[in-house]
Amino acid sequence: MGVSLKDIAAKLGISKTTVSWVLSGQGDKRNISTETQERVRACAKELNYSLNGLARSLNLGYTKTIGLILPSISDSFYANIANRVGLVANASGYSLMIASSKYNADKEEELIRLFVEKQVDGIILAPMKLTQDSQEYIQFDKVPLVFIDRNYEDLETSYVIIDNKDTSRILVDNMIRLDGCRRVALVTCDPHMLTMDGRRCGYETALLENGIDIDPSLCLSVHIASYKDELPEALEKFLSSNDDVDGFFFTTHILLEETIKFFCTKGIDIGRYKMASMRTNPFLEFMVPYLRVAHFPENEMGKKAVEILLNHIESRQKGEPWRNQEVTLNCSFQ
Amino acid sequence: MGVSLKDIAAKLGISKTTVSWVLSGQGDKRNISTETQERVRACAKELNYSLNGLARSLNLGYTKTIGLILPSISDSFYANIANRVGLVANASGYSLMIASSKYNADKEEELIRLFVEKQVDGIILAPMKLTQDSQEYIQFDKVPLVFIDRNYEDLETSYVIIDNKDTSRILVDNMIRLDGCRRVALVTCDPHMLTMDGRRCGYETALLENGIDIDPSLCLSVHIASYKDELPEALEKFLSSNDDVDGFFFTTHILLEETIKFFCTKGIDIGRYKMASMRTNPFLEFMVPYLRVAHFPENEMGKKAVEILLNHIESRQKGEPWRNQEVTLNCSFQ
DNA sequence: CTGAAAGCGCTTACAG
DNA sequence: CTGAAAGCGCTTACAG
Repeated sequence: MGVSLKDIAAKLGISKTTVSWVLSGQGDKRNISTETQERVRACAKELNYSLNGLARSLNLGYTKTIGLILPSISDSFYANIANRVGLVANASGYSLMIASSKYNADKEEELIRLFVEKQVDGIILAPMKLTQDSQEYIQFDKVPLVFIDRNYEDLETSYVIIDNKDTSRILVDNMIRLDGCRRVALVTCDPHMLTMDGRRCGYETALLENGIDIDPSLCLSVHIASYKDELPEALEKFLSSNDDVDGFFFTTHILLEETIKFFCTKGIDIGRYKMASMRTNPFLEFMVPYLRVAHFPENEMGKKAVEILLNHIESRQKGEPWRNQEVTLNCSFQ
Repeated sequence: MGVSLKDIAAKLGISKTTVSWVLSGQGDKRNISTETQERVRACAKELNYSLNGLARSLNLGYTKTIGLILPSISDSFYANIANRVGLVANASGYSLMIASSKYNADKEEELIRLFVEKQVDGIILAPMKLTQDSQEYIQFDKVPLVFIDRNYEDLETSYVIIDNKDTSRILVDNMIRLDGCRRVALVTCDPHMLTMDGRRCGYETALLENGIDIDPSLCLSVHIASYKDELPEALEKFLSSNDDVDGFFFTTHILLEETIKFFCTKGIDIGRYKMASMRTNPFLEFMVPYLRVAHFPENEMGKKAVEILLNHIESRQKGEPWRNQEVTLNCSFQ
């Protein structure tokens, strides 16, 4: 239905070959007369010609497109990652296909398959699978892959992560040593997820290092899919049976936000507790009196993931060997 | 390099045609023997076959992919839109290509061209162009298009927007009539943008309807690209010369956020002013004493835009005529 | 200086 | 019941 090279060639009485060379900028290299080149370009413009990238990619074997699979796009952390990944990819001439796995491992697998079908040149993925079974996970050989935000020890892939355990250890350690906390509640979700497990682990390490026993009754865990409903109830119950709590450690910003909301709604003074959180809303810091935050390097994570992926893609296209890159970035404590 | 239909056909000693029919689920329809079908499927699995969507799309003339172009992906409003667009598209079997125009009209045009090259079946776009020159804008005939968040009167396209003027008029009217404001500051950015212009207009209408003169000195405008630097300075200057201000109307959530930050940093009591804002961070409502908010129906906007686009795409494929859909959704005042 | 031809990997109308 | 063949729109090695 559209205008193709053939139409231009026919109209000008020359071959498709010549037209293709001119339009792909190889006119001079192929010694095509300036006059012919001009005629081709004029005709392309006149017919409003637009290259069919499908045909081009089918021939060339690459699409200059990468895929990004995240649990969600609206969450501020992932939105920042997506934004940066898109910008960096674009700047290198790559387009971005994006999809949300909805925190669902099956959906994720389906999306990987779909992206492979669509012939993306590579995939960046915040993996949701719980198992580390590399055989089942993915056809590694089909497409270059970079994990972001999470990684599995047993899997041979490139990844860009932060050190969840050490970052949360530092936060909780500060609460204890600098803020004088002794009874710090752990507010977390989906503890089976690798990231959350690391953060719980850092919390416990900080306690133990400071000679404080781990008290399971200070742990409050909800489901990420329904935390808005669960958390207020859980907090209510928690507070009524733990009146000696002096601090809250949140393993993720959404739990901090929801808790602040709850406190405000209930008229509970938020200055009464020391708090620390993995990430935050940019200006909660200004409103919550005692809040320690670990800021995630989202921009750097996105950038690094794209860089690694493009390197992998390009060395693969050249037939060069590839070594996976394993990157752990630091959080800042402002 | 990959495994193709040909490889399966060769290995099984049958034709590509048969293989294609089986794998595309037309085996029974084509009366292919159950045994052959089984052999084909087994072989495909064994060779780890994956369909080449490029070839398929080239043949069929569609890609089952739509494009989304937004000024930014990290902004919470656009992130919510992107999230919903992706989910709804996915649920209908479409993939999503996304890109950020960086609030830049030239970049936007380049992206449209790129998406057309990549043969997306349709595009959803929050347009940045200032002119309404439809000829220059886009090749409307090349691809179905839906505008989101903004629209140009003169352009014949489908769009999904909110009523910026009336929504802001209601907010400011409430500030005056219910909160008793008489000196409401307008805090806005990039006033040449259609959305911002509508919101300014609503603000002025509310004032005039309540018999209040428009005072240009109460208007505070910054640039979206650099508001984080500009706004604090502008506010400082503004407050020092307008001590009778009793309310602030923010044309967008980012300005509200930045202002609250500024107030907190400066130790200014935020309870001193009445405020109203087009959108907000979800829990600022709990922390700011006098805040009226117009909540945007982001989910509905994203969903509606996809629905219209897919309808357009599908009626186009069937060769049916198409009428543009013009949708204006309502904000909620909670 | 320019072109005919093969090939990328599919789908499907047509033929037997 | 199955297959040979054309075609989607490009690119490029090969030929002249």
